[in-house]
Amino acid sequence: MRRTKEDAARTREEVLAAAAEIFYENGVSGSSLEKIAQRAGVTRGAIYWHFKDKAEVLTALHREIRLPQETIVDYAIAHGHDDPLGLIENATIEVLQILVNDEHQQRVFAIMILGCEFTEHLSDAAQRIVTANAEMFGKLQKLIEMADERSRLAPLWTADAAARAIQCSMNGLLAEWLRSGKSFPLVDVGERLVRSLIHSMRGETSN
Amino acid sequence: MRRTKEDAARTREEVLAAAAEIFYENGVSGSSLEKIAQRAGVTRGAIYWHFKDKAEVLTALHREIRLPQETIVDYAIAHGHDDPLGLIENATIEVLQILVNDEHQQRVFAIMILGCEFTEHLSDAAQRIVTANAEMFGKLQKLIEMADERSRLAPLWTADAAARAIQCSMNGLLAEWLRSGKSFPLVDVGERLVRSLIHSMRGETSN
DNA sequence: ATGTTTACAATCATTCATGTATGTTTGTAT
DNA sequence: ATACAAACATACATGAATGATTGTAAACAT
Repeated sequence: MRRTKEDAARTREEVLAAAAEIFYENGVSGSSLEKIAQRAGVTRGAIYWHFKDKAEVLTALHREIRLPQETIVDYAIAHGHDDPLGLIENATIEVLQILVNDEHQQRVFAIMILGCEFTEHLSDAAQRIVTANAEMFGKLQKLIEMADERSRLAPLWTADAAARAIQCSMNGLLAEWLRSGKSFPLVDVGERLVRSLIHSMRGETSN
Repeated sequence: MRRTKEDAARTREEVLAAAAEIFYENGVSGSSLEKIAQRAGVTRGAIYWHFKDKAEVLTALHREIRLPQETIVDYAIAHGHDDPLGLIENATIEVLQILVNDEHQQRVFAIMILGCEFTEHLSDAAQRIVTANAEMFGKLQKLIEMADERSRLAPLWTADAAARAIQCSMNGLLAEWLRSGKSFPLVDVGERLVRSLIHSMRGETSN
């Protein structure tokens, strides 16, 4: 039996890791705490000691990762604001490259996108995704507005539509990639997609 | 009490309508047949008479609508194959316009994308989406390959990447639109997005 | 050395959805 | 008029997941 602080923290992590697996395999609602406990090698008692209920396990799991969206915006802010559109382009590609190498993020993200129900009265975790999405959109929009002031956006685009388009494309790209079992090269397709979009927004000639 | 054939078909429809509402509000797994029955003004007995179980209600609901993807491909095939890229562009826009005016399709689609868990051992309905997605991709790819043979694709693109990009963008657009509670003009953003992508694939100058 | 708290395990009661079985009413064919 | 089947409603039995309670061994403070 484990008693020390470190041991406790360890079982907590083991529970979370087990939860990620079980959620990924069966979906959130299809996973019982009993199954998670078994996978983690503990009883439900342990889980209930560390977490209030299943929802709290999910949010804890969710809190561990950074949403790609947040990462993109952070990257953009960290690297200054000259050429905002180029910044978005590079940030997006870089984030995709990082994500391809992080299996745990992929799994948690898959749980959120594919294995978790976005209902009307949203769960805590689902709510956070929605909020992060909205914030991401706002910041994207501002970046693009800055670009618009420097060098005019192509007439096809408004800052609003452009931000929306980038957000939708990237989220869709990720969702499809995960749903299809990573059946296509994420970075490759993503890179072409972003380059194409940003290029179009710049109003330059193609390619 | 209802006895005639038409009456029976009617309660069947009422059950499906109620199911759409309940599923939309609570997610599929969060909805009991009891709730659906109450909303429909019947008992669970009626539901079990018409359907085997909850999964069959879901697939029945699903069978009622055409996936936007299927519609796009159908449109493209129906309108011939000269200028395949332009075909894709027009078909996509038209499908979006239709979907904006069909609340029922929207709700069922929202259930599938947001309120239904895509797990490893997929449900019947989820499986159909995956299959339709794969077929859609194959047909899209062929269309684009045809375009590639006529007039070269822009060097940035391959037929594979292009098909993937369009599919991901459109699915992402729809998902975001539904998830955000239709908070932005779907057709407007979608039109810009598709035009931009197709334009880029044609290798023409922007706009 | 001892009391107390931590970190769980084990047990229990309750809820809730499901599936099934059976009852009941009404059309419909003969 | 009667028999049968369709179209449900009602009642029940079951199992699974949950949350709560209680038990307990080890760590830690005193």
